[in-house]
Amino acid sequence: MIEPLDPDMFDPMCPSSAIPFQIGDKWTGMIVRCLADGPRRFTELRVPLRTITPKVLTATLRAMQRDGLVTRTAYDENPPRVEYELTELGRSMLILIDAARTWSEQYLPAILAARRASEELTTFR
Amino acid sequence: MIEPLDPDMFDPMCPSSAIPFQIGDKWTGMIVRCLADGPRRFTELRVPLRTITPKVLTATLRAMQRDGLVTRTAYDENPPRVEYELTELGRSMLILIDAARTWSEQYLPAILAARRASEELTTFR
DNA sequence: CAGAATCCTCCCGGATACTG
DNA sequence: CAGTATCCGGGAGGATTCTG
Repeated sequence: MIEPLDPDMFDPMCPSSAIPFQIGDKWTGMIVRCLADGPRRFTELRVPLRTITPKVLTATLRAMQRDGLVTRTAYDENPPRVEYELTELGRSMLILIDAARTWSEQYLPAILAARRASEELTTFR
Repeated sequence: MIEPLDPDMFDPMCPSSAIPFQIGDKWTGMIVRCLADGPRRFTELRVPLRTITPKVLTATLRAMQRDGLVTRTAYDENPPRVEYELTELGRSMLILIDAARTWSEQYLPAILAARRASEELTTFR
């Protein structure tokens, strides 16, 4: 039994516009990370992604499925249960994402500082 | 004297929608790579970026400057000369970009294959 | 629970033309 | 050469509502 996803999973990086890189579109990278520990259900994914709408989550998952990053398994139960799981290809992105996270942890403060500094230049003038 | 930029620098990755990750916005990653070997001029950057318009190139460079990724040096000459150069912070992104390129070289074929495969499913039905 | 359907908005990025 | 100044369209993504 894997642990439930932390609702605040993406809070630390939440000034997301401050981060100079993304994996794929807006959500793909975060979804890959959510699936790192094992398969997850649709609603389960919505928790840490917080502001994502079902429409966009569906669309993103479909695209990832199309590209061979995740598999979709629907169990014939009631209420319905659907699980998404990383493929090998999807798992291979994890190292990339980790590299990005490490970089971000290291350098994000510098970026924010540079941004604040250039902001002050335009403010006092 | 550093070598001129190859106009076809980004041709191999040109089905860009097929690539599941980006660095920052559409152009930032490519610009960082263009500056890897040393400072470049505005017009010089336009060569490998090909379809970028001056407005967008300016906007992207300004944003990168604001975030401390590049420096802008204007020489008081006629005709004017301006050079863009990576900061240390900007250079630190190179390893990340290289990791992304390596990943892409390795797995892009698999993604395209998966995409083609799922396309055939919807076509013949 | 896991979506589908519909409508809508914002804004990124392009096209074009002009200039110190 | 290195940009500005306008204008503009498309498409990603959000809000809302409904359903097997």
